[in-house]
Amino acid sequence: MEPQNLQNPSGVNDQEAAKNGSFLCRQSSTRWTPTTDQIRILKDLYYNNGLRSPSAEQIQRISARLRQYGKIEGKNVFYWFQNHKARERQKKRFTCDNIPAMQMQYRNGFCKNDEIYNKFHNVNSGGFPSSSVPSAPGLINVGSLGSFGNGSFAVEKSFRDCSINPNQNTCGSMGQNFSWIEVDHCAAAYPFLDKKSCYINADLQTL
Amino acid sequence: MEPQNLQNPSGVNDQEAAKNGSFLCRQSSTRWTPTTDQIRILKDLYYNNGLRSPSAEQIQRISARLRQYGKIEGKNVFYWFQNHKARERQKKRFTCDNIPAMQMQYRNGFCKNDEIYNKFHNVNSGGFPSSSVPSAPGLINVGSLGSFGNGSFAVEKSFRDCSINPNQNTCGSMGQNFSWIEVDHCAAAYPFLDKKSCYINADLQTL
DNA sequence: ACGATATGAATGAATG
DNA sequence: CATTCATTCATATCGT
Repeated sequence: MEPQNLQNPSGVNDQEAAKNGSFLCRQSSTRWTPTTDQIRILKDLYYNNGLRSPSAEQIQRISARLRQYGKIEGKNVFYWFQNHKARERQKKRFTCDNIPAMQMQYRNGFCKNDEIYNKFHNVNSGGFPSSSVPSAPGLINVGSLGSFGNGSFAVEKSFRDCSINPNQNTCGSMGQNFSWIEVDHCAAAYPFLDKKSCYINADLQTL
Repeated sequence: MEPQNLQNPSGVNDQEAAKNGSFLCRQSSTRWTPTTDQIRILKDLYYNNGLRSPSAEQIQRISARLRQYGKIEGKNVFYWFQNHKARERQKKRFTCDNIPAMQMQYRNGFCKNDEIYNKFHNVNSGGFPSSSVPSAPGLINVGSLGSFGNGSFAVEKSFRDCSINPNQNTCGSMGQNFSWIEVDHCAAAYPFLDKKSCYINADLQTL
């Protein structure tokens, strides 16, 4: 559950209470505090409609629509989608890819931290914070993902992260890095930190 | 092989006691409670190796490594570094806030009540983030507080410029207008969102 | 048992 | 798009 919910179980007008209640003259949290309804809708757009990077126009519409549930601006919607997507990917990066040795196991399938997977299983196996995925009903929404309007949506990215890009992850990123040559300052005590050593101790579990 | 075995070697508090007492095998308390060994290593990485913001890859390795001392996930490592750094910075802020001389060093972060955060306020109605103006050249990286390997606290970032560049709308994906052929709303689940997607059936009850 | 504090977790808002 | 920072929420831990 999101903090917001716990914060205000009644789930109505979260921010108003928070702000007005205490200090009036405090500029305090300029920060947008989404209401539960807003969150619900945003997640629905994200998960059930595959919306990832809404266009400016879409953002306008969304924020306009969400405004009936509480104060909100376009930038809030914009950031929400950006953050949500970024964190979903980050979650994967911490678990699935990046380590060549690990990537192998996911070559032919999607990793179980995939959004789609999570959506229906609501699991978070050793990964990053699973933003509480809205309990999705049993139905698969894949159909709708593909048929979404302008087709510019980034639904296709769902599985991308689990695929491997060897040259990118292995040493591409460190091409001009000195790690290969010099001894990294962290490497001595913590060889597992060093990229190079990953080829040696490839197995994370048995390190 | 069994990573978990050493969970609580020294019988130190940790989470066992808490759990066992009430429910048997309660799936631990949701919240990661680092073992002393894990803490020790994390701190060593932090203080003795100057690691502050481990990359995704490093996080994977670290967590894999620490797993032999107890249950741990990538996100735990991630958050640990985030929090540790943030709180160190925060503490420093409080400590030095009064000392004028010191303030020179940490220019950003003090007096954050300023309006530098309100750069969006005079943007157009929709309120999209206009990409900020790049930084004023900043400043010095005053003597690092520590002699840590990687150069320490890169002293915050450069000034966040408060100036705004209204006509600029280069926020990443928003840079270009996706002026799709304007069809028009056909009231789908989110008519306000899309102009033409009619074939989406959303399971959102409330809209 | 309670209140304070330390710290894990989450997320809005940026930045480059 | 990856990363970082600030702030806030939630809970574990500890002293009284």
